[in-house]
Amino acid sequence: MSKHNISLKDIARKLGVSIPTVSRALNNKPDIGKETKRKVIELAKALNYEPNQFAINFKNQQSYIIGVIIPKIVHHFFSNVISGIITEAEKSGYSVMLFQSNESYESELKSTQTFKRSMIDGLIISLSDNTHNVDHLKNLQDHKIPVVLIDKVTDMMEASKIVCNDYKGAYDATQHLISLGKRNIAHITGARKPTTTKERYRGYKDALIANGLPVKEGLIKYCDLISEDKGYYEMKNLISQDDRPDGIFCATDPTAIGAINAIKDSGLQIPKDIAVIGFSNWNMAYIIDPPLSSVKQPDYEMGEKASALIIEEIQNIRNEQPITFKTHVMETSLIIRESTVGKKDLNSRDVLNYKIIE
Amino acid sequence: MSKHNISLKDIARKLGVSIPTVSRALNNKPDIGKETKRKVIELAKALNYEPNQFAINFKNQQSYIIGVIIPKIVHHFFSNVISGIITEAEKSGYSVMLFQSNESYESELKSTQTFKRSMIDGLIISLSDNTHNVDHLKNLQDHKIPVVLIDKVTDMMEASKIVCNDYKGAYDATQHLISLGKRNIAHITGARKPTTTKERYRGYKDALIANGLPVKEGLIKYCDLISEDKGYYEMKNLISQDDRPDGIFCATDPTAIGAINAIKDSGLQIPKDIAVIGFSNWNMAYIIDPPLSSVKQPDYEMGEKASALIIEEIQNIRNEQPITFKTHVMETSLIIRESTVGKKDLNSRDVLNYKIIE
DNA sequence: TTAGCTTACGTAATCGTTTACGTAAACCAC
DNA sequence: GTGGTTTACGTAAACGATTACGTAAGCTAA
Repeated sequence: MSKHNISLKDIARKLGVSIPTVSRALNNKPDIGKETKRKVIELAKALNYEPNQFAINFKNQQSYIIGVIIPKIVHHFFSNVISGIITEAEKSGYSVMLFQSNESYESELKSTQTFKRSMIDGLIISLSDNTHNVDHLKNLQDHKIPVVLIDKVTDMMEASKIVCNDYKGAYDATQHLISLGKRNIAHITGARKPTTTKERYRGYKDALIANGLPVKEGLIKYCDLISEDKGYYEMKNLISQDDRPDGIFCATDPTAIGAINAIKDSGLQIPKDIAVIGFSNWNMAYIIDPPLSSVKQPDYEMGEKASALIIEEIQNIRNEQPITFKTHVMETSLIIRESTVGKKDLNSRDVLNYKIIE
Repeated sequence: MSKHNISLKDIARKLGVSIPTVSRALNNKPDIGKETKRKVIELAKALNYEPNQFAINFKNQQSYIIGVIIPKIVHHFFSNVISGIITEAEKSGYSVMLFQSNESYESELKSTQTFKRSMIDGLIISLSDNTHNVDHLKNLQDHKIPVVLIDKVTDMMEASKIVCNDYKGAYDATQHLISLGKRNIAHITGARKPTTTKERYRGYKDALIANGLPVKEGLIKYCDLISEDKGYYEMKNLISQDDRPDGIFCATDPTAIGAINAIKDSGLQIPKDIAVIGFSNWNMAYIIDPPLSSVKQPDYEMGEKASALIIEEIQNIRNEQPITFKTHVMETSLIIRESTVGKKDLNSRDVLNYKIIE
């Protein structure tokens, strides 16, 4: 029923002019008569003409689409990153195509295949924990499609990177526990591969060393799978050890929440017996009892920055300008709640409230 | 440095054949000599030929892109819906383009403009709370772009719809409270416009009536903004009333969590004095103390279904087959935790565990 | 042998738009 | 009036692929 979409050809025929004339009139190009222009614009409006973007994108070999691959959408940190990416992209008229790798290298690879169907102008990616090879990303760069790495980055390729200062965030969190008088501080890390985990581990260690405290292997637990269960399990182990910790820094909030439950179930007090601090400030952090201190990452802002950067690179490539890779390190902030300082020391009784340092 | 992408023309020239011959060889078309085909395929592989999707999409006027507009990405329900949509779309080779309206009608409108740049084959949308007009969606349908409504739907247009049985979920939740002996049950609703809120309200009312209980206006509170703060505030109000409720059904988990905190702060016991049940089973539900009973929506499955449905409609339109609009109603399930039945009545001491009814 | 068929190509058109280039008409100046 | 410039168009080509159609060469059967 619906007649075919009208094209420049239709307008040209009805007006008895050529197609380029119509194009010139509608695109504010020179070499067009005043009266002709008026008539074309008028008819275009009357016919409700809309340019065929397939044709335009084809002509320009440009899609105005940014691809985004992240490990998991249902994730407090990443969903905020995506939100920032989309909001910023929209400002420049770009749309965002979303894929999730589910922490699988194969799935990540498959995504790069799928979106070849709908060409993207650039890619923002947070590597899966299992990605051991980035040829698929280098391949994109070879095809002049810029790649920006975010959060989970790699040294296996040259590209712009957006990371947060995991090292300093971890250092601050550990220092916070030390400042509270804790001397035997444990650490639960995340998966071993990601740079983020390694940096947090390094920050933890350096803070201990800077304060003249020993780094004890027995107080460090590895969690490849990030979950409350794993945090609960490892905390139980730590509690039953001879050398019981008096504080713990967890590389993620879910494991910290598991740790809190383990401590409570063991009849110990938080933070008096064991203080707990997490990382990423998930929205569950202030729901748990006691509310969990955590390190807040600038998730949304990291997304914004990544978006702005990829668009800049896309345009540089179009203009045949040389690309220089940049690395942006964004700062974290410490959010202190009752799991480290106790109720009486917080100057607000509102559980929803929190205090931000620096 | 990087030479231009190679095309059929390049292969044709090097082999001294015509372009269509190359096309036929690579696409398993008839009318091609065995030996010629071999040579073409060989050279294509050697040159690392990849078809230009801009050209193909232009020719077919098809993008293999599904647009998705949802109110908010950082949201437990919606991020699961998106996850389902993407996973299912990928199976059919479709990619997903994501927009968020932030519950703003204007933003929703703007998104439909933005993605005109990168043509989508179909749209899955969950309406913003403030959308009072769906002309922008009808416009898409007029351009033969199918639209599937999900969760927050409307009667203002004809289209396929995916909803969950909010009515029955709310009815079951209320019935659950009644079965526990509660007789004075309050309700906190969400924004007034969305069909979901209205259905939950209706389910609550009908359950009361079916059990011969009165529907009291004084026990029903309206929350346009869904937040813990608002839930906390309204619960405080309810507690200070003469006619104090002994149970409450909240249309969302965040308000339920606010309610729990209000009850605890008032020195009352959960569920003995007041039992609490929420809706949507956010991941924070089992973190709160006591763990919150809730109604689980089939979020991921709703996304999967929506994806399958939109792809079906896209293909029907391509094949010029008549489209019939379908409405899928998907069932919720009751998740019972300590905020309604108390610790001793649950047959597991593991706070992470839960029991599913039906 | 010749009509008729099959095989394996090439030619031309098409999708809708943009851009490079050519040119007739109008205008101006010397 | 002739040469040069400007204005306002039209023509042609291009982006990369697909498809309808035409056809020469080779083969088969009467």
